[in-house]
Amino acid sequence: MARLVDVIEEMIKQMVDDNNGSCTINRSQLAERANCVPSQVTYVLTTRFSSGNGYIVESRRGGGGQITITRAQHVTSDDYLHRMLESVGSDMTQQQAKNLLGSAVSCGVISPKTGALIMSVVSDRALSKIDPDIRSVVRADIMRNAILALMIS
Amino acid sequence: MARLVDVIEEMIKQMVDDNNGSCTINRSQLAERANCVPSQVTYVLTTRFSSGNGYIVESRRGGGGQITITRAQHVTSDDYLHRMLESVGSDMTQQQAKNLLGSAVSCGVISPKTGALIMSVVSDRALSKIDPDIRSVVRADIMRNAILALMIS
DNA sequence: ACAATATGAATATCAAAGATAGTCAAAGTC
DNA sequence: GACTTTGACTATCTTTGATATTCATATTGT
Repeated sequence: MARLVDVIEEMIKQMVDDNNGSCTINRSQLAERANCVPSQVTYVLTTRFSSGNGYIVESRRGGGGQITITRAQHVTSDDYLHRMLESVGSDMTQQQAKNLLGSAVSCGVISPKTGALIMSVVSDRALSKIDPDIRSVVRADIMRNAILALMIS
Repeated sequence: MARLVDVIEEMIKQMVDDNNGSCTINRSQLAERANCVPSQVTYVLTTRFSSGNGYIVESRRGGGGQITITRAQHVTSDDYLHRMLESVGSDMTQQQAKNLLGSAVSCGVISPKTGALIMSVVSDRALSKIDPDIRSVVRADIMRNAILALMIS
């Protein structure tokens, strides 16, 4: 008796594979196909398709709403980014971010401009309204998403 | 299942493109062509053709009333970024961010890569650990910082 | 003829209804 | 105890329609 999470995970991965690394779904429809409640799909997406797993998930609510799942490609030229991604732990201080980006810039993996851009969005200033207790955790989330975006585009 | 907003947005952009960056429409007629109520056109104009998106919309009521949509000539991209910055309110939804960045990309003010990068760091995914009550506010903070970084570098 | 008013023809506004997806906590399972 | 499943509630985006506002023009009163 396969678990629902596994069934749904497989369905999504199949669609991603069948469609050049990216697929767009309708949450309710997929839930119906899998015979479960819609929030179950959300659960699978957060536990199996997180940025830590190398996926980017985008969604949109409202009429015609949808969810798009994209797999980041790890080709050899992205090796540095890949290691960079893995080096992002569960949390990250502003200084750690600065070091990480500084290295990437000096290696020529990302441009100084891109480095400055990412630094600005993970700065304490940009994140000032976030509870300090979780700020470093959020910073790590943002950083992982940024690296993934660099890998994909 | 195409969304009405997307259909109308496309129709207007087509007309603007076909007519040297500016077009004049009759709201009721366009609504009829798109098979929707007139206020739907107004909705599209406010959500997709705001000044932050690089458009100027002028209208006149009464007999012979009409709406003119003009794509702003961004004298410099610094200028465009400035307007962009001003259009970021105290809070911003994911969809609003997407519209804003999409416009900037199509205007050539930022590259698709940069657009994707910024989108990823302000996505609901990246910000999932932030209390939903303040998420949109933090998103606006990050977006402003990103735009500022673009203006500087 | 002139000013004031009425009429009709547009667009703007706003709130309600509809359509999705997200959140969270409780219950279930292994 | 950690992971999964469920469902009620929330948030966001779209669509619709009733009402308000504005503008051009026709009509009316003097």
